[in-house]
Amino acid sequence: MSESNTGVYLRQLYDSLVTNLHQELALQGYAEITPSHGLIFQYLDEKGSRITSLASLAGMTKQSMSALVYQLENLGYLNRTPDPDDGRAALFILTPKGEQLKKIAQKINRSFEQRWEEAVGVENYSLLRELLLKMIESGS
Amino acid sequence: MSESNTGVYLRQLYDSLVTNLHQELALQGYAEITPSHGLIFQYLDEKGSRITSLASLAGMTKQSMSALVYQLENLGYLNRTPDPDDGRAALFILTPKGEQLKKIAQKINRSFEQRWEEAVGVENYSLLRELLLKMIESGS
DNA sequence: AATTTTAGTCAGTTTAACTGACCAAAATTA
DNA sequence: TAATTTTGGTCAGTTAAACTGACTAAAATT
Repeated sequence: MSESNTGVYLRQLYDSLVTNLHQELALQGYAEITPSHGLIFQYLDEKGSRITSLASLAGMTKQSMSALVYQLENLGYLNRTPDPDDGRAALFILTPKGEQLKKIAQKINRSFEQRWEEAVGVENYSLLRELLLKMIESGS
Repeated sequence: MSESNTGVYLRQLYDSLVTNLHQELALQGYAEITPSHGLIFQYLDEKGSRITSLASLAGMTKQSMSALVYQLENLGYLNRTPDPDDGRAALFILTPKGEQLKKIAQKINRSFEQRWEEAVGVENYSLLRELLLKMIESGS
């Protein structure tokens, strides 16, 4: 029921960004990375994150986040270490391979966004981002 | 890997719209309607649509679209009639119940969007929609 | 008339979410 | 300090929504 025009626009643009990213990643040998892994790269703290905190940031259950994290760990993008301050918890950080992937993904997205920026002009694009942010803030 | 800032904005806004819509729909007795049904309401032609054409508009397989259409038919939102011009095909149109749902959904989304409009101002909101459209068009 | 394409279904699979039940460590309370 | 509750995480099973492959029958093409 995406019946709002603006909603359709938002979805269409977001889809094209994600599709582009994963097409490019696949070309560069990262076919194993799926859209749902993205949230982890987005929210992972430099100093290490717990599954629970990632789950809550990403708005999903800890079980689901646990599965995602496990996949990235097994693929060599994440490193798990026990939390020194809490015997129940584990901390995850990016491996060098993970850092590299993050950089590549950012590069791909930046160059994709550049097309958008060119389509509307630099000024307008920066304004657009401000407006989107205001809209997000209006709902909290 | 939603590593573009703008991408994060787009997703966040779209998610909030969809979440709001289905929360409101559920309150009004339409809990059986899921986000994936939305594409059908969006693309369904006044004069009737075929599964194949809906599938291609929505960018999914005919098998998947067939399942969605079957659900809405069973729930009484869609009517299936044989295509008079093609013995293989069926045409789907909204039932009165389907029309009503569509109207309700539009209303819910319009009032949700109004908050966005208020957050940035009418002028800006209209500009924003223009910019988004230009960005979409830049990718085709 | 024979062949190929198209509309749609059936059957089975995959992915990414979910819930519920559980364990062990930590924090809180009596 | 002992007992209880909360918290971090896993295991097991389920669900939703997509997918592929194989198929039928009607239509279009050769």
